[in-house]
Amino acid sequence: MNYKIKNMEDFASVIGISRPTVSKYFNDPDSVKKSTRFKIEEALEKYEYRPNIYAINQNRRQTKNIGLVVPNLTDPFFAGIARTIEELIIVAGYNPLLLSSHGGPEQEIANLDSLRSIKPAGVLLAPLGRASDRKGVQEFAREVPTVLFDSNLEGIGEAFFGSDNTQSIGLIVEYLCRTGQLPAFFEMKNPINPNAFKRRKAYLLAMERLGLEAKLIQVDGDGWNFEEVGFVEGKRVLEDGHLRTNTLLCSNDRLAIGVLSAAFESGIRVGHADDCELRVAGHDDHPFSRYTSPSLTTVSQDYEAIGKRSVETLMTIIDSGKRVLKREVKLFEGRIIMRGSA
Amino acid sequence: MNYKIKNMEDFASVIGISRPTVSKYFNDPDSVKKSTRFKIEEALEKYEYRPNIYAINQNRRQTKNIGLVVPNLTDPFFAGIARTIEELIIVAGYNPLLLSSHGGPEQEIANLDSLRSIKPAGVLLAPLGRASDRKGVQEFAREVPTVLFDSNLEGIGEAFFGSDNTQSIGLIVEYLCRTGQLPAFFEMKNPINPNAFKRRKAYLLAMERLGLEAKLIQVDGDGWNFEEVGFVEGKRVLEDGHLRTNTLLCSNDRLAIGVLSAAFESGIRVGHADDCELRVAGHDDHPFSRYTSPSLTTVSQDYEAIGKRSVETLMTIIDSGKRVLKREVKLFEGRIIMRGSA
DNA sequence: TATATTAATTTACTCGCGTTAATTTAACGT
DNA sequence: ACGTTAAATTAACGCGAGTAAATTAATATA
Repeated sequence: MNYKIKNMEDFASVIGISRPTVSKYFNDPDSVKKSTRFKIEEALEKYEYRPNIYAINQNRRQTKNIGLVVPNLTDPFFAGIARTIEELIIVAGYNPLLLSSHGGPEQEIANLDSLRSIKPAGVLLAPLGRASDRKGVQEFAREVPTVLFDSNLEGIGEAFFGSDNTQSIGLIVEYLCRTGQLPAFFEMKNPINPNAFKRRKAYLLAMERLGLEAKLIQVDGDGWNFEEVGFVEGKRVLEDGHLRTNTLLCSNDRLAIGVLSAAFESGIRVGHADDCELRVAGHDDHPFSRYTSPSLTTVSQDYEAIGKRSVETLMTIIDSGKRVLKREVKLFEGRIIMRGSA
Repeated sequence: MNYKIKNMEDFASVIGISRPTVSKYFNDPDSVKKSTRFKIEEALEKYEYRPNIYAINQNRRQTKNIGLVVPNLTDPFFAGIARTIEELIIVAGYNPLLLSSHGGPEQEIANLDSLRSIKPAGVLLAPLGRASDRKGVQEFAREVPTVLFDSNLEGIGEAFFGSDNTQSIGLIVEYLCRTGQLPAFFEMKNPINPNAFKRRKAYLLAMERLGLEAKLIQVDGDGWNFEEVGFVEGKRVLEDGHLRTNTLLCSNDRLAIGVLSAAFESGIRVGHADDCELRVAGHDDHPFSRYTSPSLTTVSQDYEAIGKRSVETLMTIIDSGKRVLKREVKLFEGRIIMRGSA
């Protein structure tokens, strides 16, 4: 074992077989005779050799790379999803490449560009949504098999899997209406995060369906610092006295976390108990929503299912080598998470 | 522009210059005459061509890749640092490759392994710390220039930049002692996160220096779900009545967030006001610590400086082509962030 | 057992670019 | 106009594999 193995040639020769056979082995261990497979694996333990990744992909029709792009890794919600999907990609025998768009469309396109040069077999993209550079994404999706998740860009990509905001918001609206005063919808006037508009519409629809009066509280603020917006604007809203209800449904948990913080500082007791003056609910079941004070009532998205289905679909497309005939769209239902805040 | 450009050869020929010149351009735009540089860049806009990334790296001495490994991307604290450092790497003209060890030493080694095959020019590693597979990391660091940050592995890598836990914990201990009852140190018995032991020692040292009696509250629990541990064990500690002080200094903000949540549920008022029964402080200035109820008093690490210094050092090593003579270690001071909880 | 099939392996060529040495061409200063 | 230097070109090789086509070995069929 004093012999230093530099490449597949060397490796093959110490075993006593030809390089292409070794190459075949690495692309599919079952494609070689059992006896040679055994010999290779034996040598593999003895000599520790790994094919050069650049050389591998140089002349290959398809790489084993899968791009995974999320809007913002700094958001624990997306960090969690990314982690789940990463795992699924690995299990499927592919190599995930995780990129974050940091909340901006330029970065999103830059990510796709850098994925392009990596020639991925496919891409799982959670787009920014409304903020996305639609044309840019579309162009990319035409070049490489792309499955969207979390947020839909109508007509782009091979499929979309996400949450049924109408159902999930409907669920919590119904719950709030049934158990107390009518919920006002707390959101940013110009939200840049995915699904925000969908949720607004879902809220309006739900209230209409129940024959109740909707009320939107649309606050200023931009960027992704939702907690800050929830805090600053929440405080303003809570203190100016114009609020005609004691129930706030926030567009997402991060806003709700800010609102809870504002309520606390203003000395307003939050919860569904009799001695409370305010109810606050969110959406997403953010990792921290369990630990707010009080803990946040929210609705969780079925990210196990969304991730699983997205990966499966992409794999099918990759394996078949064909694009999909009909773009599939499936929305998964949310589940209400009853906690202390509402 | 009907002509489809496949490779550098094609691209060079449509401009009317030779391929090696184009190659030179891509490796350093200033290494070619101004006029030809202009011609190339003109064509670049017109024809959109990008060198094949695999071919580029195939036969190059050094890639432009920099590995960036953090313990756990799901932890917003590390997500934030990663984002900062990523940016610095890009500005330096390199290509960051972000990987998360998901809290486990096997994954950490797997990450280094996968970086190896990418042949990075250098690596910035925030190791798991005590949990790390020391030998594995050391072996890697001998092969590729590696700078450690956040958590030190004695003697491994070209340099280490992190926070001065002794100073930062000392700061908050002194503050707490000066403004109220003596702080007990709330931590996990067997913490797996980096720096936990350093902080325990720092606490003991600080109390000793002040001539005061230290008290460690070491709770059960494992894994990275610190909020949960803080919540469950915090509740137990708060309710069993053995606590002889009203002040808890938590080993990190995530534990503190859990404790705050427990205190709220137990109806214990937290803060430094007269009507409060408990003070809680943390460490790290976690992104959410501003929005807890009450907002969390903590100490922030200087991650701008740590990131900047780490990247600079790595770049110097890469540019010089030599390893460092003497392993540099520099600890940056923390800053106390006074908020509502203590 | 000879022959037809099929599976496994090898031969030979390809991929796109880095790199180097030897020339050729262009730019610059006197 | 000439020598000098800088820049670009030509030509060739190398990198570490993938892959199609050809050959050889194994297996099945008659």
